[in-house]
Amino acid sequence: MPELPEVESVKRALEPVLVGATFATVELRRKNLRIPFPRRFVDRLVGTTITAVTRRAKYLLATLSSGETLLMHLGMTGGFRVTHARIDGGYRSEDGLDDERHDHVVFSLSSGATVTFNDARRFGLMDLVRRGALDAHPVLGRLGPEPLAAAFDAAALARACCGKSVALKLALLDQRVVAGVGNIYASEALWVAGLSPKRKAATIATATGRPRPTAERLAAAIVEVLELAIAGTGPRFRVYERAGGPCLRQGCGGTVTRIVQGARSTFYCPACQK
DNA sequence: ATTGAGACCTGTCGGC
DNA sequence: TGCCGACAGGTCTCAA
Repeated sequence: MPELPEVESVKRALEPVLVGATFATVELRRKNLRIPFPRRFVDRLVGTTITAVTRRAKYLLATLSSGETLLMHLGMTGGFRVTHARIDGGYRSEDGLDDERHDHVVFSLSSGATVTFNDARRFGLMDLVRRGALDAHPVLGRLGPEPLAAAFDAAALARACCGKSVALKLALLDQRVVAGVGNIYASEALWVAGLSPKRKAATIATATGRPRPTAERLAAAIVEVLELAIAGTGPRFRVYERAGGPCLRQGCGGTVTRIVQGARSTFYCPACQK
Protein backbone atom coordinates (compact mmCIF):
# COMPACT_ATOMS: atom_id res chain seq x y z
CA MET A 1 0.00 0.00 0.00
CA PRO A 2 2.06 2.79 1.28
CA GLU A 3 3.83 5.42 -0.69
CA LEU A 4 2.94 9.06 -0.16
CA PRO A 5 -0.47 8.93 -1.89
CA GLU A 6 -1.57 5.84 0.01
CA VAL A 7 -0.42 7.31 3.32
CA GLU A 8 -2.32 10.48 2.49
CA SER A 9 -5.45 8.40 1.89
CA VAL A 10 -4.97 6.66 5.23
CA LYS A 11 -4.51 10.03 6.89
CA ARG A 12 -7.75 11.34 5.40
CA ALA A 13 -9.66 8.24 6.48
CA LEU A 14 -8.23 8.31 9.99
CA GLU A 15 -8.61 12.03 10.61
CA PRO A 16 -12.37 12.14 11.27
CA VAL A 17 -12.15 9.07 13.48
CA LEU A 18 -9.21 10.26 15.57
CA VAL A 19 -9.47 14.03 15.89
CA GLY A 20 -11.31 14.97 19.05
CA ALA A 21 -11.25 11.41 20.36
CA THR A 22 -9.53 10.29 23.55
CA PHE A 23 -7.63 7.04 23.97
CA ALA A 24 -9.67 4.94 26.41
CA THR A 25 -7.44 1.88 26.25
CA VAL A 26 -4.43 0.90 24.18
CA GLU A 27 -3.55 -2.74 23.72
CA LEU A 28 0.01 -3.53 22.69
CA ARG A 29 0.35 -7.08 21.44
CA ARG A 30 4.10 -7.12 20.92
CA LYS A 31 7.05 -5.09 22.09
CA ASN A 32 8.38 -4.00 18.73
CA LEU A 33 7.70 -3.49 15.08
CA ARG A 34 10.74 -2.44 13.04
CA ILE A 35 11.95 -0.73 16.20
CA PRO A 36 10.83 -1.19 19.81
CA PHE A 37 7.78 0.71 20.95
CA PRO A 38 8.88 3.60 23.19
CA ARG A 39 8.90 3.08 26.91
CA ARG A 40 5.55 3.51 28.67
CA PHE A 41 3.83 3.66 25.27
CA VAL A 42 0.41 2.71 26.62
CA ASP A 43 0.57 4.96 29.70
CA ARG A 44 1.60 7.95 27.67
CA LEU A 45 -1.37 7.53 25.32
CA VAL A 46 -4.27 6.60 27.56
CA GLY A 47 -6.31 9.63 28.57
CA THR A 48 -4.83 11.93 25.94
CA THR A 49 -6.94 13.47 23.19
CA ILE A 50 -5.93 13.62 19.53
CA THR A 51 -6.02 17.20 18.32
CA ALA A 52 -4.73 16.76 14.77
CA VAL A 53 -3.68 14.12 12.26
CA THR A 54 -1.10 15.10 9.67
CA ARG A 55 1.32 13.48 7.25
CA ARG A 56 5.02 14.07 6.60
CA ALA A 57 6.36 12.04 3.65
CA LYS A 58 5.23 8.47 4.44
CA TYR A 59 4.80 9.16 8.15
CA LEU A 60 1.52 9.76 9.95
CA LEU A 61 1.56 12.13 12.92
CA ALA A 62 -1.16 12.34 15.55
CA THR A 63 -0.81 15.42 17.73
CA LEU A 64 -1.86 14.74 21.31
CA SER A 65 -3.24 16.93 24.09
CA SER A 66 -0.28 15.82 26.21
CA GLY A 67 2.03 17.73 23.90
CA GLU A 68 3.53 14.57 22.48
CA THR A 69 3.09 13.35 18.92
CA LEU A 70 2.31 9.78 17.98
CA LEU A 71 4.50 9.00 14.98
CA MET A 72 3.48 6.09 12.76
CA HIS A 73 4.90 4.48 9.64
CA LEU A 74 3.15 1.77 7.65
CA GLY A 75 6.25 0.03 6.31
CA MET A 76 5.35 -2.21 3.38
CA THR A 77 2.23 -3.85 4.71
CA GLY A 78 0.88 -1.70 7.52
CA GLY A 79 -2.68 -0.42 7.70
CA PHE A 80 -5.55 0.37 10.02
CA ARG A 81 -8.91 -1.23 10.51
CA VAL A 82 -11.64 0.90 12.03
CA THR A 83 -14.66 -0.60 13.73
CA HIS A 84 -17.50 0.99 15.62
CA ALA A 85 -19.13 -0.65 18.60
CA ARG A 86 -22.78 -1.36 17.97
CA ILE A 87 -25.73 -1.55 20.33
CA ASP A 88 -25.72 -5.32 20.05
CA GLY A 89 -22.06 -5.44 20.96
CA GLY A 90 -21.02 -6.69 17.56
CA TYR A 91 -18.57 -5.02 15.26
CA ARG A 92 -18.70 -3.81 11.72
CA SER A 93 -15.46 -3.90 9.81
CA GLU A 94 -14.87 -0.96 7.47
CA ASP A 95 -12.15 -2.51 5.36
CA GLY A 96 -10.37 -5.73 4.80
CA LEU A 97 -7.18 -6.20 6.75
CA ASP A 98 -8.25 -9.62 7.87
CA ASP A 99 -5.39 -11.51 9.37
CA GLU A 100 -5.75 -10.96 13.09
CA ARG A 101 -2.41 -12.64 13.73
CA HIS A 102 -0.86 -9.40 12.51
CA ASP A 103 -2.94 -7.04 14.62
CA HIS A 104 -0.23 -5.43 16.74
CA VAL A 105 -1.84 -2.39 18.35
CA VAL A 106 -5.50 -1.84 19.25
CA PHE A 107 -6.61 1.70 20.10
CA SER A 108 -10.00 1.95 21.81
CA LEU A 109 -11.40 5.47 21.66
CA SER A 110 -13.82 7.32 23.88
CA SER A 111 -16.18 7.56 20.90
CA GLY A 112 -16.62 3.81 20.86
CA ALA A 113 -14.49 3.39 17.75
CA THR A 114 -11.66 0.90 17.69
CA VAL A 115 -8.63 1.50 15.48
CA THR A 116 -6.43 -1.53 14.93
CA PHE A 117 -2.95 -1.43 13.40
CA ASN A 118 -2.19 -4.48 11.29
CA ASP A 119 1.21 -5.11 9.69
CA ALA A 120 2.19 -8.54 8.42
CA ARG A 121 5.83 -7.81 7.69
CA ARG A 122 6.30 -5.49 10.65
CA PHE A 123 8.38 -2.98 8.71
CA GLY A 124 6.21 -0.26 10.21
CA LEU A 125 7.00 1.71 13.34
CA MET A 126 5.36 3.73 16.08
CA ASP A 127 7.05 6.22 18.34
CA LEU A 128 6.13 9.02 20.72
CA VAL A 129 7.93 12.30 20.25
CA ARG A 130 8.02 15.08 22.79
CA ARG A 131 6.89 18.59 22.03
CA GLY A 132 9.46 20.43 19.95
CA ALA A 133 11.50 17.31 19.26
CA LEU A 134 9.97 16.38 15.91
CA ASP A 135 12.59 18.06 13.75
CA ALA A 136 15.34 16.31 15.66
CA HIS A 137 13.73 12.88 15.45
CA PRO A 138 16.08 10.38 13.81
CA VAL A 139 13.64 9.52 11.02
CA LEU A 140 11.94 12.88 10.44
CA GLY A 141 15.02 15.05 10.73
CA ARG A 142 16.63 13.61 7.65
CA LEU A 143 13.71 13.96 5.28
CA GLY A 144 14.01 16.10 2.20
CA PRO A 145 11.32 18.41 0.81
CA GLU A 146 7.68 17.44 0.81
CA PRO A 147 6.87 17.06 -2.89
CA LEU A 148 3.40 18.60 -2.64
CA ALA A 149 4.60 21.63 -0.69
CA ALA A 150 5.76 24.93 -2.13
CA ALA A 151 9.37 24.30 -1.11
CA PHE A 152 9.62 21.52 -3.69
CA ASP A 153 10.44 22.59 -7.21
CA ALA A 154 12.95 21.97 -9.98
CA ALA A 155 15.57 24.03 -8.19
CA ALA A 156 15.28 21.95 -5.01
CA LEU A 157 15.39 18.73 -7.02
CA ALA A 158 18.42 19.87 -8.99
CA ARG A 159 20.25 20.94 -5.85
CA ALA A 160 19.64 17.54 -4.27
CA CYS A 161 20.79 15.66 -7.37
CA CYS A 162 23.81 17.82 -8.15
CA GLY A 163 27.02 15.81 -8.17
CA LYS A 164 25.26 12.51 -7.50
CA SER A 165 26.58 9.61 -9.53
CA VAL A 166 23.72 7.30 -8.55
CA ALA A 167 21.05 6.41 -11.07
CA LEU A 168 18.23 8.95 -11.20
CA LYS A 169 15.67 6.33 -10.14
CA LEU A 170 17.69 5.53 -7.02
CA ALA A 171 18.04 9.21 -6.22
CA LEU A 172 14.23 9.51 -6.28
CA LEU A 173 14.01 6.72 -3.72
CA ASP A 174 16.40 8.61 -1.44
CA GLN A 175 14.08 10.31 1.05
CA ARG A 176 16.59 13.14 1.51
CA VAL A 177 16.17 14.10 -2.15
CA VAL A 178 12.39 14.13 -2.13
CA ALA A 179 10.38 12.69 0.74
CA GLY A 180 7.54 10.30 0.07
CA VAL A 181 8.27 8.94 -3.39
CA GLY A 182 8.62 5.15 -3.39
CA ASN A 183 9.34 2.44 -5.91
CA ILE A 184 6.11 2.72 -7.88
CA TYR A 185 5.88 6.48 -8.26
CA ALA A 186 9.59 6.80 -9.00
CA SER A 187 9.06 4.70 -12.13
CA GLU A 188 5.83 6.49 -12.93
CA ALA A 189 7.30 9.98 -12.61
CA LEU A 190 10.29 9.11 -14.79
CA TRP A 191 7.98 7.86 -17.49
CA VAL A 192 5.87 11.02 -17.37
CA ALA A 193 9.04 13.12 -17.58
CA GLY A 194 10.45 10.99 -20.40
CA LEU A 195 13.68 10.39 -18.48
CA SER A 196 15.67 7.18 -18.24
CA PRO A 197 15.89 5.68 -14.76
CA LYS A 198 19.49 4.75 -15.57
CA ARG A 199 20.86 8.21 -16.26
CA LYS A 200 22.99 9.67 -13.50
CA ALA A 201 21.09 11.88 -11.08
CA ALA A 202 23.59 14.69 -11.62
CA THR A 203 22.54 15.04 -15.28
CA ILE A 204 19.38 16.96 -14.39
CA ALA A 205 21.46 19.76 -12.83
CA THR A 206 24.21 22.00 -14.06
CA ALA A 207 27.64 21.76 -12.44
CA THR A 208 26.62 24.54 -10.09
CA GLY A 209 23.38 22.81 -9.14
CA ARG A 210 20.95 24.82 -11.20
CA PRO A 211 18.00 23.01 -12.78
CA ARG A 212 18.18 21.87 -16.37
CA PRO A 213 14.91 21.50 -18.33
CA THR A 214 14.96 17.82 -17.37
CA ALA A 215 14.71 18.83 -13.71
CA GLU A 216 11.72 21.02 -14.51
CA ARG A 217 10.02 18.11 -16.25
CA LEU A 218 10.81 15.68 -13.47
CA ALA A 219 9.67 17.93 -10.64
CA ALA A 220 6.40 18.57 -12.45
CA ALA A 221 6.01 14.84 -13.17
CA ILE A 222 6.50 13.90 -9.52
CA VAL A 223 3.81 16.33 -8.44
CA GLU A 224 1.45 15.24 -11.21
CA VAL A 225 1.85 11.54 -10.50
CA LEU A 226 1.37 11.92 -6.74
CA GLU A 227 -1.64 14.21 -7.06
CA LEU A 228 -3.27 11.92 -9.58
CA ALA A 229 -2.75 8.95 -7.29
CA ILE A 230 -4.25 10.79 -4.32
CA ALA A 231 -7.25 11.84 -6.41
CA GLY A 232 -7.69 8.22 -7.43
CA THR A 233 -8.83 9.15 -10.89
CA GLY A 234 -7.48 7.82 -14.16
CA PRO A 235 -5.87 4.44 -14.85
CA ARG A 236 -3.63 3.00 -12.19
CA PHE A 237 -0.04 2.67 -13.40
CA ARG A 238 1.43 3.68 -16.72
CA VAL A 239 4.62 1.61 -16.55
CA TYR A 240 4.73 -0.06 -13.16
CA GLU A 241 4.18 -3.82 -13.47
CA ARG A 242 3.56 -3.46 -17.19
CA ALA A 243 6.71 -5.20 -18.43
CA GLY A 244 6.20 -6.50 -21.95
CA GLY A 245 3.25 -4.22 -22.56
CA PRO A 246 3.13 -1.35 -25.05
CA CYS A 247 4.38 2.07 -24.01
CA LEU A 248 1.32 4.26 -23.53
CA ARG A 249 2.95 7.42 -24.86
CA GLN A 250 1.26 8.62 -28.04
CA GLY A 251 3.23 7.50 -31.07
CA CYS A 252 6.06 5.84 -29.11
CA GLY A 253 5.48 2.20 -29.97
CA GLY A 254 8.12 1.01 -27.48
CA THR A 255 7.80 -1.84 -25.01
CA VAL A 256 7.82 -1.41 -21.25
CA THR A 257 10.85 -3.15 -19.75
CA ARG A 258 11.70 -4.30 -16.25
CA ILE A 259 15.21 -3.85 -14.92
CA VAL A 260 16.68 -4.19 -11.44
CA GLN A 261 18.29 -1.21 -9.69
CA GLY A 262 19.41 -1.36 -6.09
CA ALA A 263 17.73 -4.76 -5.83
CA ARG A 264 14.33 -3.26 -6.70
CA SER A 265 12.29 -3.43 -9.88
CA THR A 266 12.23 -0.48 -12.23
CA PHE A 267 9.80 -0.26 -15.14
CA TYR A 268 10.43 2.05 -18.05
CA CYS A 269 10.27 2.43 -21.80
CA PRO A 270 13.77 2.37 -23.36
CA ALA A 271 12.37 3.91 -26.55
CA CYS A 272 11.12 7.20 -25.14
CA GLN A 273 12.83 7.62 -21.78
CA LYS A 274 16.24 9.12 -22.39
C1' DA B 1 30.29 11.43 2.22
C1' DT B 2 28.56 8.33 -1.11
C1' DT B 3 27.25 3.87 -2.73
C1' DG B 4 25.97 -0.97 -2.97
C1' DA B 5 24.79 -5.07 -0.47
C1' DG B 6 22.57 -7.21 3.07
C1' DA B 7 19.32 -7.20 6.78
C1' DC B 8 14.84 -6.94 8.87
C1' DC B 9 9.87 -9.95 8.38
C1' DT B 10 5.88 -12.57 6.27
C1' DG B 11 3.07 -13.83 2.43
C1' DT B 12 2.14 -15.17 -2.31
C1' DC B 13 2.96 -16.92 -6.66
C1' DG B 14 5.03 -19.72 -10.31
C1' DG B 15 7.79 -23.70 -11.57
C1' DC B 16 9.28 -28.34 -10.91
C1' DT C 1 0.34 -31.72 -2.97
C1' DG C 2 4.89 -30.05 -1.47
C1' DC C 3 9.00 -27.67 -1.67
C1' DC C 4 11.88 -23.79 -3.28
C1' DG C 5 13.19 -19.62 -5.05
C1' DA C 6 11.83 -15.06 -6.51
C1' DC C 7 9.44 -11.25 -5.41
C1' DA C 8 6.62 -7.62 -2.78
C1' DG C 9 4.71 -0.49 -2.79
C1' DG C 10 10.29 0.62 3.06
C1' DT C 11 14.32 1.87 5.41
C1' DC C 12 18.31 1.01 8.27
C1' DT C 13 23.14 -0.45 8.95
C1' DC C 14 27.45 -1.75 7.52
C1' DA C 15 31.63 -2.16 4.72
C1' DA C 16 34.26 -0.44 0.83
